[in-house]
Amino acid sequence: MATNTTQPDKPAGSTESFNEAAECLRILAHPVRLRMVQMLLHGQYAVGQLAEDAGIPDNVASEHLRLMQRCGFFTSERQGRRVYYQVAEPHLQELMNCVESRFLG
Amino acid sequence: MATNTTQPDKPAGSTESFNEAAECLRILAHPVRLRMVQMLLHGQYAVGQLAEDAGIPDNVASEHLRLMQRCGFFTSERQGRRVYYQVAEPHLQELMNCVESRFLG
DNA sequence: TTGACATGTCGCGACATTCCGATACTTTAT
DNA sequence: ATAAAGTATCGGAATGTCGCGACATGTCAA
Repeated sequence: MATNTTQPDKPAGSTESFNEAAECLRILAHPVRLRMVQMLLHGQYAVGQLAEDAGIPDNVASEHLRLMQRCGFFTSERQGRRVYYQVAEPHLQELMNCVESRFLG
Repeated sequence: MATNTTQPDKPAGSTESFNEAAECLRILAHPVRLRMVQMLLHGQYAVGQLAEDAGIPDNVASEHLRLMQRCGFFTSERQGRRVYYQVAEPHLQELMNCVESRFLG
């Protein structure tokens, strides 16, 4: 062989995997959604509570939450008039730790 | 006090911090850029090599790389005709570990 | 200098995201 | 039944992103 110089071994990973990962990160990549994830990793909150915390209208909060529910981040449970969301994707905690260690704390 | 029910302590974090974090994640949230980060965490590569690896034209690869350079992920160094990029943001390794443990391996 | 290689920049069209107002749906209280 | 609170959905406007072709810049070799 007479070609290679410095690069030893290209890391593995299918195109499909990178598409999925990027899609997931795109969902997370919004300040309001990041805050919602952080909140729900610390306790139970309903749509209106998260909306007030983020300073946005209820319907916008609802849209963000349902987006994250569709991609598997959250599940929801109705209690009376309120709908409480909770974290369903276990890796969100680890990811949020990375983000917090870089940008907060 | 007569208001609170279940939520103990809202997690901290300024609006500014969440904006920064989200901006950073948006940069990362692209399959080609994710692959480039992974590659550059494993070795030295130039624009054309990363373009070929990702199966995209050179100028598109250049655009992705410069975007990530502008936000502090990479630095670049010219060697002859080629420009080699390298990881500059130390937290990228940790973040990539999270992503890989969830979507690859 | 001329030409080829490698990278960077610009403008544009196609597409996605975000937010908003209006409206509908669900549950509770009167 | 009616009204109100809480949540969800829809259409549209503004904005942002992506990839491309065309072109400009920088580097080396002949």
